[in-house]
Amino acid sequence: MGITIYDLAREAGVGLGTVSRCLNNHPSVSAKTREKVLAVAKRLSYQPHAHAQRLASRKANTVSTIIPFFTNYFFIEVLQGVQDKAAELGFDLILYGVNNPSQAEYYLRRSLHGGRVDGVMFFSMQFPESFVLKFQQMKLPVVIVDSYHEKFDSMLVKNHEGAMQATRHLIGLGHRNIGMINASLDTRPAKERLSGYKKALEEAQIPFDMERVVITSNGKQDGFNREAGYESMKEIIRRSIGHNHISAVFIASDVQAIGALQAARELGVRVPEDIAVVGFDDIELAQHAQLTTVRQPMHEMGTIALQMLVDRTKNPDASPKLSTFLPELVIRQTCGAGGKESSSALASRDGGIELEPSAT
Amino acid sequence: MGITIYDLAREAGVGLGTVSRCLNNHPSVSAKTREKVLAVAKRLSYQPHAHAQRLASRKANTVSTIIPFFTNYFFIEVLQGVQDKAAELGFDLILYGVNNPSQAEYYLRRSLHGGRVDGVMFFSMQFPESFVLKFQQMKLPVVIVDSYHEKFDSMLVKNHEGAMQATRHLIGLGHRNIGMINASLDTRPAKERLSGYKKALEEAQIPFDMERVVITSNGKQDGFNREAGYESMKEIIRRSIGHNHISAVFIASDVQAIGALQAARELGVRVPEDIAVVGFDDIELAQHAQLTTVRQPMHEMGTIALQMLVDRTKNPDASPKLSTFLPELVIRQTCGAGGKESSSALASRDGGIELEPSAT
DNA sequence: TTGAAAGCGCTAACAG
DNA sequence: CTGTTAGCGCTTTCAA
Repeated sequence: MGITIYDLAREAGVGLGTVSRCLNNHPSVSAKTREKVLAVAKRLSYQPHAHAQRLASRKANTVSTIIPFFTNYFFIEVLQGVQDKAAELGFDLILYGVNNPSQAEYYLRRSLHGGRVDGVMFFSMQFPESFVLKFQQMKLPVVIVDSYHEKFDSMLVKNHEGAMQATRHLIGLGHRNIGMINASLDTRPAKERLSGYKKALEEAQIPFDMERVVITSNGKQDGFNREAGYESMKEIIRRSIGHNHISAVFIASDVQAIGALQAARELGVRVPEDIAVVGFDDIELAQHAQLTTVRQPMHEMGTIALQMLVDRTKNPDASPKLSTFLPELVIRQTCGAGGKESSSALASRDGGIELEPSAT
Repeated sequence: MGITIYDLAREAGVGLGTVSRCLNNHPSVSAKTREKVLAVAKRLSYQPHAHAQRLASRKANTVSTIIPFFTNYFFIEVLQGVQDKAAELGFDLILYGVNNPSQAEYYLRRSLHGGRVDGVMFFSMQFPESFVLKFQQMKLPVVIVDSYHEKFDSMLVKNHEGAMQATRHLIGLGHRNIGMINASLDTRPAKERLSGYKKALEEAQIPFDMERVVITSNGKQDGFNREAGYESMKEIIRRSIGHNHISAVFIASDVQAIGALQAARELGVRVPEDIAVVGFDDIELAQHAQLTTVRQPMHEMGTIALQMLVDRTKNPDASPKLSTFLPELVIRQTCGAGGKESSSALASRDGGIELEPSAT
């Protein structure tokens, strides 16, 4: 079909190996030869055959991303970061969207296929135990984003701290009856955000009341979605009407908060006057909804995750790294503290904290 | 590194070719041999080396998608469809997100690389003329989604018709002063949606007034985004306050409509009482915002696009096909016609209309 | 510095 | 039905 290095070699009057060396700018070729070969390559508009390269070099230059697909805008923004970095480094990105756990395993297996990819990025799901040995044996790098496994590089956001900040902020604004809308406690973020919420209440000596936290996990979903937020807010408002008045809610994710805002609007409950709201994530929409929230540096998480993966390929035997991010409160209007628009919205990466949870 | 078919052959006591045949369930192997080989393969948990396969078979089993990255939820939903179909067919999806036109060309070039992919899916952008010959020469299939090029398979939504439906609906509701919020007229959808809007007015003998259409294209963006919708709505309301009262707007996309709704809310303008709103796309959010809109069958478009691409690989010399979709009005609340929730939301694919715009 | 040759792991054509 | 033999296009020793 296309032009091969044989053609180039013949045309340039040099050997096969020389052509290869020129193309990969290997040091040991004379400038003259290199130029000549490169000129020919350009003239014939040569394109290397990726699979042949990959077969011969045993490098795929490809990373697969296994993601609970598009459920949540959070992933899209992280993915954007991954994609940008991948482009910069010349990597290809294979997108595996999963709708249920068995699919995740299928894609894991697929990624394991010899030489298909240089590594796997696994998002927000519990990494299946049945695969850890396999990946270790194959020495195939794995980076787990927004979840954790001691045997692999992981990247986490300090949900507990973020939730504390959010709740403290509400407390600082004078609220004492603070509810929480959460997602399924089977997920790590939900668990941690709940604990941060509790902790902040405790600090302020406000008794924790399970009656004030509502979790709607509709069907097989984990609850991090708009509908769940919508329903939960209705429930919060219902409960609030009784004896148990609630003047503020901390909501475990922005998508849920968007739903919650909708519910409030429909019920004629004003935000922040009747009820103050703080979300979590800072997805693009949050800005527009003037949602006070806790910002996760999603784009940056994506770029760093890819970098971690690449680093790992170069250093397969180092012990697993844990990279953590400290989220940051972004104050907008729904909390009632009402900066027109905060610009100190940049979250910072945790400085030197690179734990090594276990030796490989 | 891993297990190869050599190992399987040795272990099973058969020849190389036989192993290959078993693995690819080629007809001519005895059931007995096949079983034996497959058993060994399973026992050694053999995984084929994708790149070797691809090199030898000259098939990549991979499709690249070149997308104006995540700017618009529309793409995500289409991509979801592509991804689902790809999974079904065992294809890998390479995701190339582009932020500017030169990047698109880079990825096009990259996709052209021998054997890397079986085809490319090019989204919503003008396919660069400088590449059409190259792709034709390489006989590398291209499917253009939400845009059009006579030399390649394309997939289009009938924007004109959709816009007519939207506008007619508003007219049917008694509105005569109907504005439009549009995006940059450099884009095909914007142009077509404008023409549909005009046409519907014309039908109803309402004079078209350019004063009633506002386009905000912020910077290099094409205007299909929330901010633009937000600004445009403010402008509409401003203009409406004068002599030129506007009681309804047709908005060229749902993301813009979301922004517009926001603007109305902030200015205390009630929707639909003070101003009725109809969008276009039916992204997931639309449902939640109770936005009356024109539904594009995004998921289905994705699956069909991938199918077209695969079909094309099997039939490279057929003339380019054009596949069109007829969008459908989904009536919710923002138009003031107020079904609680319409369930006739399914858009239908255009029946037999498969034009052949040019012979190859 | 360069050329030649040996694979990378697999498919597919060709004999048997 | 099955084994053998050539490649696929490239990288990478190993000599020269």
